[in-house]
Amino acid sequence: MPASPRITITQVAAEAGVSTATAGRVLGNYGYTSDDVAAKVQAAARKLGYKPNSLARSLVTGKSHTIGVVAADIDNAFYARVLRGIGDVARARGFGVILTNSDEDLEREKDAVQLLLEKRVDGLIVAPCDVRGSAHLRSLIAGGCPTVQIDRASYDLAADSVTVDNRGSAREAVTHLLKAGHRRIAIIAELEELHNGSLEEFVRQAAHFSTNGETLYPSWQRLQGYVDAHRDFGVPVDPGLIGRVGSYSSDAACQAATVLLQSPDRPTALFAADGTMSIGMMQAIADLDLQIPEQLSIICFDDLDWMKFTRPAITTIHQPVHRIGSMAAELLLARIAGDTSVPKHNVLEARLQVRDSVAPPRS
Amino acid sequence: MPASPRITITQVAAEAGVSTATAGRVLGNYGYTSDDVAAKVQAAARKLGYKPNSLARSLVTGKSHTIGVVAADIDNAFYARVLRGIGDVARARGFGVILTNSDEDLEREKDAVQLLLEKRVDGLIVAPCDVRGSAHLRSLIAGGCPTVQIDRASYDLAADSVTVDNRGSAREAVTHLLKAGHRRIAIIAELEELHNGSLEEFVRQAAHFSTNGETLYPSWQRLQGYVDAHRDFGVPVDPGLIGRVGSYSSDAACQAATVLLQSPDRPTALFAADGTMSIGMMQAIADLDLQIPEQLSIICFDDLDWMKFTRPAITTIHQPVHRIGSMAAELLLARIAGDTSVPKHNVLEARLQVRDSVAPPRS
DNA sequence: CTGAAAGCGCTTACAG
DNA sequence: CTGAAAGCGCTTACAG
Repeated sequence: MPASPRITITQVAAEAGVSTATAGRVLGNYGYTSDDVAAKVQAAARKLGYKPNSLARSLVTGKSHTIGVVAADIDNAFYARVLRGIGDVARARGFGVILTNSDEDLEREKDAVQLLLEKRVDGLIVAPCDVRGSAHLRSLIAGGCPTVQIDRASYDLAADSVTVDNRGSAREAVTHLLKAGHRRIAIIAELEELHNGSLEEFVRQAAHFSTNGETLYPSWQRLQGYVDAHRDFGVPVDPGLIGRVGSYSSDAACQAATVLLQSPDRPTALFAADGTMSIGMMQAIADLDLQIPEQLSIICFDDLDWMKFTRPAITTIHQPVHRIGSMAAELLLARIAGDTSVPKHNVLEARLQVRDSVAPPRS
Repeated sequence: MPASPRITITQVAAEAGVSTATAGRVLGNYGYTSDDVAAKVQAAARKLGYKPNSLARSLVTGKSHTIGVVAADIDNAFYARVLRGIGDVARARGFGVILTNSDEDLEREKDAVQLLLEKRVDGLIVAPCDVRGSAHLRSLIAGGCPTVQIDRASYDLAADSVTVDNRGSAREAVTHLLKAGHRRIAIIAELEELHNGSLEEFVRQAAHFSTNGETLYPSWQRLQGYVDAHRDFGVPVDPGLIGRVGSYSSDAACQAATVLLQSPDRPTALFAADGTMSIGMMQAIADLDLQIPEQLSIICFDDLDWMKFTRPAITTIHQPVHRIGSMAAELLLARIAGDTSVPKHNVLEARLQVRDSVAPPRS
């Protein structure tokens, strides 16, 4: 059985005995129509089972009522929640959401943007792979496509952004460990693609960088916060305590954590810079059968479901993830609606959620 | 600065000095063109920065190269992974994915389907709220829209489905507990909306139901497996051990688990019927400070990241979640491409992942 | 292989 | 308030 023939506005108009223009006005809810004509058209539409074709409408109006999202990886609690926030706002406003994944790959990101542009989305929410302002995003924005960056942002792109205060919250978390008396605190973080010289150099200069300037990748910002806290306490940073995983992989994080935890001068605390790093860290801790917090204190950036009932409950940094998505969508819809004010860079606060995984180091 | 004026095929044709039909043929990659004309057109397109408008193309071809997804809740590891599977296949085949959430609400599901239809998706992947074949899905399918059901399925809908062997894997898991010597095994499950009479009656008759017949909601199927295993071992089912949460909420699951675990004749094992129930269960166990597996053995349906490194590591049922999504997308694309064979109901195997959270009951 | 014409299903000025 | 006509940006027969 073939698809039932689609009913068009023309057929409804014929059935109702009016012109297509008039039928369009009542069905599309624009222009003026008298009540009785409207009723006739609606009756005809119902009778025939008319469904509007938004492709045709979009073609003429130039508005698709659709927003495009380029997530890094939807199979990740962070993006899943962001997308929830985006979806909630979009639904409330009658917008559709087209989803793509970049997998942190610039070519895929380009392809994704290209796909979304061809589908004529009204605007884009993107977690850019490259935070130094890739040319394709620049030309996208120059071309007038409303764009909101999430999670990370290139500040020299003329586009809004919604991010989290990575540096400040990491600083707070590490401060919490320092206050508890820890002096050998390891950090395990992605730290991929450094373009400002060596890691050692970065550490030496991190405290002097402006938050929104030299480095805009979350894991580097979190390392900045780690350095800031040490500086506040006059504790020198031991580069040997920086577990630079190099990729966004829990297995790689597990390896890096294992190396750190087996070193002769073992750290007494470990700070995992995001959810994926946390998973790797937890695996390493389980493999080595370390007791928390007796042998090791831990704090995780990114509050995952299980962290609150693991025993001991894990101290975390709680990001307003749903809000990232909903705010990005709201900003984008405002731009689509014609807001042309200067780009806004929204930095949301994250909250330290103190729980039992931190104790003073064993003397 | 307004959006840069969009370049159309007409302008490219003019620039190249050919007709729009010819320009369309090379740009749209259909029909025949000579190499030198193709080169001229491509040069003109590149020079002007031509981007195809897929809305116009879809309007005339009747194909949008887009699939619609109605997930229950993207902010849920299960759907996030399913969507990953869908997205991977879609990207490989050049399809876009429009995402909506139903939140298990029939009205939202209808709205979502409506939105997707207006955007003229070529097909739909849906986790139906109501498994008894809602009228709106029935008419959708009768209208010829290719549709694949996931996670649960109405078998009297003429649409493919991809689900998991819930009953069989639950039976295997509970058998594992029975073999370990447990005789008081509680189950905590959603079990919403029963239409076959009372819970007691269901339990009495569950073993006689065909797997794919009377009940098609995952949590009920998992309860069936629980009953099956008891029957296999000649162990009567105590309805007092069935924690019927009534909604898909971890807080509610926590409450139900707490009640079960505080009862005078406490179960020695607890089977959580999905990820959300597992989270509630774990919270209850933490609150009551029970030792696993000394005081309680547990098995979770749904393998979440953390279950493997929690100590003790938790025995789980591992569902091929990504595969659910990719298979659903492949099936759908085949239908879109014209496969008109009878609907297929694919039931994927889930695998018991034995880990340390099960031990014999304390005597 | 190429072009002139028609048309996909709507909306938008423009008359009336 | 309503209708005839044109047009959104493409693709599709149909001639040549």
